[in-house]
Amino acid sequence: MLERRAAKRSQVDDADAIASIAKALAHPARVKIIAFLVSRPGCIGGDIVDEVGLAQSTVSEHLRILKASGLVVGAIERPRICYSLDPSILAPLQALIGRVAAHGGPRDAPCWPSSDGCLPKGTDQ
Amino acid sequence: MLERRAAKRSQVDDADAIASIAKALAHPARVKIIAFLVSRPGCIGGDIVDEVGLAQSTVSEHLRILKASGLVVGAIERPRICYSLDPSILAPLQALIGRVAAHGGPRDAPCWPSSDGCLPKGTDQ
DNA sequence: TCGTTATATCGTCCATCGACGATTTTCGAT
DNA sequence: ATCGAAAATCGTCGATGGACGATATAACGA
Repeated sequence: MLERRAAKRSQVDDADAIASIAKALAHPARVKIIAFLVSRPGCIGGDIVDEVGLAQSTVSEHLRILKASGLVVGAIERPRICYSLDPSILAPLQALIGRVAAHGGPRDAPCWPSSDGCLPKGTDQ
Repeated sequence: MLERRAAKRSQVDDADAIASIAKALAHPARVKIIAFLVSRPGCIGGDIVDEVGLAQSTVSEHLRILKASGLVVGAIERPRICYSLDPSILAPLQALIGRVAAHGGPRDAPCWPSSDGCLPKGTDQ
């Protein structure tokens, strides 16, 4: 019980972290950037601009957001900058998704609010 | 190999879909809701309101967003509504994360730019 | 029927996001 | 020392998001 509470607490505490990670992925341009970086290790910024099809300043802003999230790290290797990924940042989000996936398919039996399955609002009764 | 490329292309084409899924998870309240639904199969809306600590109307709005994303499905079982999860929606996002994770840490990415693009570090510049 | 309870919707306010062009910065190259 | 290319930053604008209270809706029980 205490463990469950603790686990749940950590989950809740992770909510902000998970949300911020998801936020970093919550835009098609950023998803494209990530996919591009996965497919081409050590690619160059200019290529990313071509890939996503937005203005250079806009792409730079998306890269800034991704770097702020920690998912993308910019390795400055003049004359150009090579970006790379830090997958470890994704762990909490991946864990949540894993839990959901393990949770089962589209819920078989929703619940009955009767005494057993669904806990009625308030305390257990 | 052809399959890999096809999968990769579908990933990129799915950028919008992945982004919209991520968007559904891009708010702490919604993450809490998901975590809560995972931990309590067939829970009740009122409990969710207590859990996230926001106004009922705000929680309802977050639930609407989650339902619109397809991740949460509301099974109407009066007198109350029991929500449940559809994990299959997460597949594209999970796949992307898996690809990033398989990509390796940030250590191997930096490279030397050259006229042919980025060459792995260690290559003669 | 009427009242209670749970959920959804509406209207509004303020904050943040996303896009762009213009500008600045920062290097290597000439 | 200056030029040029690549990236970051700035300023602005319209769009969207998130919060809330108030209100509407729906089903059950008395």
